[in-house]
Amino acid sequence: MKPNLAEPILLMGSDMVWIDAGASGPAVEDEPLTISQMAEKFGVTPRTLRFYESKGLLAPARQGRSRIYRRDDQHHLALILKGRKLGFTISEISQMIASEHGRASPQALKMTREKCREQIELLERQVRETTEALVELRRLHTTLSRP
Amino acid sequence: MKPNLAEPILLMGSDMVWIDAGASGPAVEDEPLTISQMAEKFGVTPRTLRFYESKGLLAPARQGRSRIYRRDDQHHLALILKGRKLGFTISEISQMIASEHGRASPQALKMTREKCREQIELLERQVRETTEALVELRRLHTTLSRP
DNA sequence: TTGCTCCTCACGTCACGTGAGGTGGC
DNA sequence: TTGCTCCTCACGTCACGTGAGGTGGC
Repeated sequence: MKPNLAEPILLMGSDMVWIDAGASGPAVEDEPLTISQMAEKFGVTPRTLRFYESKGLLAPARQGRSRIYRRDDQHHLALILKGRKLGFTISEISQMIASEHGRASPQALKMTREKCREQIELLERQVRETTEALVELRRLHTTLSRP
Repeated sequence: MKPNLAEPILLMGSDMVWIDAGASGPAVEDEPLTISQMAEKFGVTPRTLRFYESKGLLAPARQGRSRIYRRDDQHHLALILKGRKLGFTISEISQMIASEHGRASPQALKMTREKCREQIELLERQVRETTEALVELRRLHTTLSRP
């Protein structure tokens, strides 16, 4: 069920990048899940699921007042968590999902290649700065290591 | 005016690490500075200086109602910003400065070697995760690069 | 009736950003 | 009087954490 990359590239002029959830997350099941089951399965808290819903990123059905998460919701959450791992904000993920409105249920995060490049530069800067900090901390730790 | 490392090591059993501000920041001057001068000099906003003061990290004198930042305040801010660059939180920096209470004005951030090691592990994890994200983003960007 | 899971407010956290409205000295 | 810089609230942002108080079904 991976997105068909060939066709959209032709349609969109190859200026878009699709990110699917890959096999990084847990296997999606047909069994509908309660909020606590869903949370445990994906390694988040129930609060996180309610928060994503309040931001319009999830829209699980209800059984009475309780939320129930089906296949599509699970795919959807996998996509959101993928976006978070790649360092995008909630509102960026929201836009990347929204630009997939051509489909019934989004199967990928869609972004411009320009946006992708910007994100790469952002993360590269983070790695540089954190690595510099590490160099200094390691130096402090080891040079003062022997009494 | 670097801290004397030899004596404290003997006193404290060598289980402490000192971090001085080094030469990373701007040169400290004798001229007292206004808040906007101080902010510009260190590349932060006036709001940041007021925030640090509200957290007890800075305590500039007043000229009327206006804050004035002297030598010690400048050294102090350099230390705080050093701590931030190394990825410590405000409250951690606050503790590291507080444990320097033996001195009139703190000239270094003091921490246990254990704490230093924990910080190294934290930053190492960050670098690992961000690097993984970068690998994926670069792959997406380049494989979809040719129309 | 007791537990369990679910729910909805709603305030707290972190490190500031961002006006709103007011004061002092050239 | 106008500008400029300073000030103090105090709410906003980001991605949730953390109770508080209440409901439904075994």
